[in-house]
Amino acid sequence: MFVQVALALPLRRLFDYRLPETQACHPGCRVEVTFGRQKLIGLVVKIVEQSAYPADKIKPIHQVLDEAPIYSQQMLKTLAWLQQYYLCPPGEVYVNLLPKKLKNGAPTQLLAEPIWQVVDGAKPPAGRAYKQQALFHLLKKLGPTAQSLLKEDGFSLAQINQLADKQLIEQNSDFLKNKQVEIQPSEFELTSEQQQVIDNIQANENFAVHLVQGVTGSGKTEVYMRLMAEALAQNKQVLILVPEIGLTPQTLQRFQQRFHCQMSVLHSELNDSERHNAWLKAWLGISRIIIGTRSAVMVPAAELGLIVLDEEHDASYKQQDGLRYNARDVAIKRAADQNCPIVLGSATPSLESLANAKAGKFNWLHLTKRATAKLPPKPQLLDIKHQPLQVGLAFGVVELIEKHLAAGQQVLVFLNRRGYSPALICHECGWVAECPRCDKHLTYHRNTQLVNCHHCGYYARPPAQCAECGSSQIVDWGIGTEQLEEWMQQRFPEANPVRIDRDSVRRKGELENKLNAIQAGEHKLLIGTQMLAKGHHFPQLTLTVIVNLDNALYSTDFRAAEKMAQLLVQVAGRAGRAEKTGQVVVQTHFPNHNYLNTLIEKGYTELAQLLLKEREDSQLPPYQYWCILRMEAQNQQVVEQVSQQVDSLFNQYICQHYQGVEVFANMPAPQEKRAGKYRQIIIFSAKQRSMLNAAMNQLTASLEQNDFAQKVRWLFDVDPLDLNG
DNA sequence: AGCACGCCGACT
DNA sequence: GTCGGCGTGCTC
Repeated sequence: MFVQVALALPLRRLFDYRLPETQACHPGCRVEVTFGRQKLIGLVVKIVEQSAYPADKIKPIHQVLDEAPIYSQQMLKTLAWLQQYYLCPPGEVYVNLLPKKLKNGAPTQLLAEPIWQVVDGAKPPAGRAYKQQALFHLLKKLGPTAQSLLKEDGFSLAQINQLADKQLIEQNSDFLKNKQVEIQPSEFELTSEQQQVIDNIQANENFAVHLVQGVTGSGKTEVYMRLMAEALAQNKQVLILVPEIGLTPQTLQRFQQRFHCQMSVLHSELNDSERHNAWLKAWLGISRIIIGTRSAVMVPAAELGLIVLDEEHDASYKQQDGLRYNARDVAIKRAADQNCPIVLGSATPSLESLANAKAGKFNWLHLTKRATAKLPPKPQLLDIKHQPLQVGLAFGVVELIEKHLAAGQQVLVFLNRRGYSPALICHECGWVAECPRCDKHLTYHRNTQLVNCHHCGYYARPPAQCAECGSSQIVDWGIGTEQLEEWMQQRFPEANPVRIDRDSVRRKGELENKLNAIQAGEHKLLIGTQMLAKGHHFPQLTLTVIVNLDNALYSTDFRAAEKMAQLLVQVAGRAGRAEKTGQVVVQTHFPNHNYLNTLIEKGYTELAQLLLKEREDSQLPPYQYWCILRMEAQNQQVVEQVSQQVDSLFNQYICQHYQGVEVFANMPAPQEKRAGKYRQIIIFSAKQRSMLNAAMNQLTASLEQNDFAQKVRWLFDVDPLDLNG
């Protein structure tokens, strides 16, 4: 008997080892094996009677690390699908999805972690220790809570320890064994619309994909919680997926107050021990609720009874390196394999999901009314053709900002370009300073006094002279958030402008601090990029200015219009969520553009129908499935030559066996030269997903055997969201 | 991915 | 004469 082991290597095959005589070994167990002259940890995928490998070269398993499999038969099936669908090496799914400690061979045991509870009869701490007071009250409300969760709630170890020193809180070591869920009653009454959606979803407890399209503020979270309560009451685990962890602290506290039970929170900012415990608690069935970003989708919670995936259109569900999976699609597959319902929520569903909903594959449900606030304001288009602009703003817009600030309200100015100015150009000859590794223009950042490439991270001192003509007349061109902020500081100092972008909130906790300060009204004027569009809501905000959306109207990226519409709806949803009405102003050179007018006059769904029609007419996704083969090498000629060879290999030997699969394009990657390497992509397309996948599996097998393919690094991007990466 | 082997340039 | 650069090749 032999075991086939997946190892964390970029090799698309399993490795055969001899079954140990003394130890039991099952599929799904981790094993330690000798590989060449190194020792590696892998996962047993299969046990077979015969091996195709020469018997004398097969080594024995060095050690079996798990008595019981880490992955159930069912999980192994889902993982096999994942590997085959995304055309990646087996180690990528079987080994690399495990938390690091397990990958390194740690036992499947929880690391000690304190569970805190309020001491019976203790009084809240006196004095100015506000955080400690907040922690005390929260803990009193929640009952016994794991330390890691309190940290997710925004409390530091110091605050916890100080309360413990004052003997106001104590550890409860028995709580880990407690898998009970205590469900608190909701403080909200459901609207009839919410009730209908819930009834509709609960009518079928088997696998089904429910697409809940609800306007911002329509109470999607309350719908999720009612569904969760039902699943938890039936002793099931619940998986909640969110795009970014910035959203969770508030949502998490709502969940904690509603559901008194163990929870796992999984995201990229955890350290190895935290991730290890969160993963194991889900695996052991201790955590009844698992909240996480993309990577949480494959956590093997055995008793999974419901998956909720919020903001389903969000691009961060797609991993852009290594195993390029889309957590939305994987979540649907998991729900299918687990035979449980999955709820996709969004105010602005992706065109992919809308196409599925229209085709009847998804159950399409709507929440059209806002539960509390007024409907989002209708954006106004402001024609800026021939208008003089100051830092990109029309005169009337600056006046409008002034008016809202004077009324003591908050204003958000949205600009999707960070840095001081997006380009440095030579005043004499028009030369543009470019990144030496990417051929992309460099953005000037004034606070660091450096030019920075936003594609590869390259940075340097700004050029003193033009590289073409030697002139020292280098001028900056265009407006970034940094410059906008500087100008606003001058113009509206009393509004205490604050900038929120990737540069200004680089350090951990900085975003949260700034958001809190905004909530508290310390800043009246907010300047931000994409970051500010998501999730957060500002009750005092009454004016939102969108400086520029025009690039999206005439972009080479066929998804640009879709993304623009989603962004505009989200940004508009930020304004006037409480009692105040909001105003949204969009500056544009194309006030008559069909996309903008359809979106504003008829709404997102109408525009989506229009965009879907266009996609269908030009045979683009979602009406055509795409798979990109991406190749990379140090040498430009090599990649080009290899891509030609792959192209003809496919056209000569493969395509005739797979009907409708064709090469859609074979071209240099949009950023052909990036970080010093040359990249080429081949886009394969087909009407049928299964046909495309079969053809790509065949191509993979051929590439594995062909010498020419070894000259480049190659990998697949299945269902790509863009051509970059 | 590692880690070997292997074949050519600047150093004690 | 050796140390070390990274080009190829192999791993059950």
